[in-house]
Amino acid sequence: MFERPLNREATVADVARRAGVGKSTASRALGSYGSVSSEVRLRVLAAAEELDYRPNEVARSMNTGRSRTLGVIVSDIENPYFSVATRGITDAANASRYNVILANTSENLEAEIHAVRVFLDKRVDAIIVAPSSAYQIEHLKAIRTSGRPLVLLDRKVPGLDAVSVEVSIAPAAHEATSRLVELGHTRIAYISSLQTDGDSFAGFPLGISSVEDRLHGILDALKEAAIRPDPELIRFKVVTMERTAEVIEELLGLADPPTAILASDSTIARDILLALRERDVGIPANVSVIALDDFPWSPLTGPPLTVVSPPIYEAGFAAAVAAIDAIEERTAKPVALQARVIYRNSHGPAPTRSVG
Amino acid sequence: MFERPLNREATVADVARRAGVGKSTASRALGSYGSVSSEVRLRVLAAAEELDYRPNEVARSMNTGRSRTLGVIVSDIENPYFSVATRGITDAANASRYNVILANTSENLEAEIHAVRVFLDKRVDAIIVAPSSAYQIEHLKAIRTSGRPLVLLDRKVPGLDAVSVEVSIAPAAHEATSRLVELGHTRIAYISSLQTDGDSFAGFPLGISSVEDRLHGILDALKEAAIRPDPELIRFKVVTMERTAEVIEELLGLADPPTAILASDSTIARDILLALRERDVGIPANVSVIALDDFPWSPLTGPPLTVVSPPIYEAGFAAAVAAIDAIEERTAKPVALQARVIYRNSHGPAPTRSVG
DNA sequence: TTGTAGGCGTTATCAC
DNA sequence: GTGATAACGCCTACAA
Repeated sequence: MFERPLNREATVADVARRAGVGKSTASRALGSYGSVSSEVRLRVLAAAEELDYRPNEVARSMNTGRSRTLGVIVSDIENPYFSVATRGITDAANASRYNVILANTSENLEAEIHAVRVFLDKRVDAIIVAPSSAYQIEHLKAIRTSGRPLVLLDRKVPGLDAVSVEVSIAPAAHEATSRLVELGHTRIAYISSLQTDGDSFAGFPLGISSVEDRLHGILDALKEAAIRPDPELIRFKVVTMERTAEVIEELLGLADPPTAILASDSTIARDILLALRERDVGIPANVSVIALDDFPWSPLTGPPLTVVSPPIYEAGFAAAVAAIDAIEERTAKPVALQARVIYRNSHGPAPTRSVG
Repeated sequence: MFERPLNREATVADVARRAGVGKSTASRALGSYGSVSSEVRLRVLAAAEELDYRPNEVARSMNTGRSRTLGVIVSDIENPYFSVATRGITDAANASRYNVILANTSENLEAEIHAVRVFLDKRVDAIIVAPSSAYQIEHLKAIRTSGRPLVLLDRKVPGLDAVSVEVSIAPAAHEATSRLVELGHTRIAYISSLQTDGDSFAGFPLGISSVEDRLHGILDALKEAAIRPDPELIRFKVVTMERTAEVIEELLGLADPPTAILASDSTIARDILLALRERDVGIPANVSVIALDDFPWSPLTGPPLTVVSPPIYEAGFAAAVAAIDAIEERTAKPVALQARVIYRNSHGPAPTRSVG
């Protein structure tokens, strides 16, 4: 059924022969560089048309060393955060006639290292990655030593020669937290899927900028309200639905349980909502929920979710623009992206406590 | 900042020189084919290690004619349907050491044609596409004449030499419709984003299998219940949020408005829910809603959405497996995929009519 | 088992 | 303005 027919594709040599010119002349006419007499150009173009000539991009890449391809490494394209960012990346890439090659890592460092190696072997022109670790970065350094631009999506890694496209979440996270405090909440939990590694500060991890950013926003708001943050309420490495359910169970079982929960991303938010619903915990009657991430269905959850909405599409777009600018040796101007709070109905006044 | 260093990557020739052997011997040792004495193999491998040699996949592609790359063309990676399918594709591709290159078309035929051309120029080994039209298929035929396998995701196109990975929706659509009928619904609307073109049957388009499939399930169920389908309640080409709102407005304004609405996919479902909520139409009190598609947030909408859930990840996975089997000239066994109904709370008894 | 000599299709160099 | 000719890095006869 799928036997490969032997009719070879036409090459420059074929076109040249048919047009009665030399190979290099044909190549010049087709590639529109160097100088060709307009008469010859027309003849070559006509021959190409007749033979249905299409340049072999692989051969072209081999010779130029460029592939017009961007390698994109995300943890999971199913996650709306990354699918939206990827759409931004492909749209920007497309506009500059670049292509996008995709790899999922499932937040697995080994997979990320592998993806980098494969992309480098395939001679992508640049790599855009949302790195899973801020500490194991030899493979990322290898990208730079190979001479290719590296763009970090959403996370900044210190000591790495790379462009970072960051969305500032802190101000919006601060605003959302302050709003909760205004509504009487003093026990505010934060649940994150982040795989922490490396140093920590007052029990909280440090190093991956987007986390610091979210946390700083939250902690600053608490500090301003003279609320001492309780390490018990800050949970990292919550990666599965089961783990989320456990954490919710633990939090609700606390002597002084949280009255509000902040979710680091949309997947965590979903699992939290699921766990709360299973336990018939009223939202926002018993506990307020705010997601520090947005997704297409957030207006339609029950109840409609209050979110901190980061401009992810724009971040992806900017990342690809930065990558392409670097490839083509233009100096890019960094864009400043800010998340904003969208108030809906999943947050409300803190419930009055049964025990004073 | 991004100056390209001049330290060339090591090539087979470099490795050969360092190991003190010929180019082809080194090549054999590295590629583990042909015969090499184990002593020489070790020497070559050591040299490669020392030089940090990595094969140039572009050069390899150039003379094998294969790129170990799958081209994937979807309308929008932001759509959970396609992001989940793409995850399935990349997972299957990865397992066989293939890569995935991605293009979005926004349901635009021109963009699809362009993507096919670019992928062919880049010498992908196969193309997986959810085609936007069942009639304009010259570009798809070009894939086959180029000698590359073509796999159609979710849609079957008659007269095209391609493998189709289909999910049978009809039985589940039939079941869901019958359930609505049991609950007293006789006015059941179907809203689809599909860009119809070509022939139609009794006012309904034909040719794109997945649509036929959904429609047949619905129409058969109505027929069994002796309910005459009303063309007024079947709407195609509903592609924007604004258009969805208009259609909802029109439907609700009908003399005999629908008491249940079937949404063809999750995006339409979202827009329908949004439009109904804006008009304060109670779900399912005033109108039942069922989506003929699933997505991660369906259990958490307000109210939790009753859906026809197709195994999309599996469909994507199967599509990539089929593509790779065809590339490697294995005969693939087609997989039968079935959607199933997940009953939740967005459907209920038909409201009693004010006017008999 | 090993090495030499092409060839893949393009772009780049340099005489003419 | 044009056309041989040589790269790019790999694989693969074929010969030794």
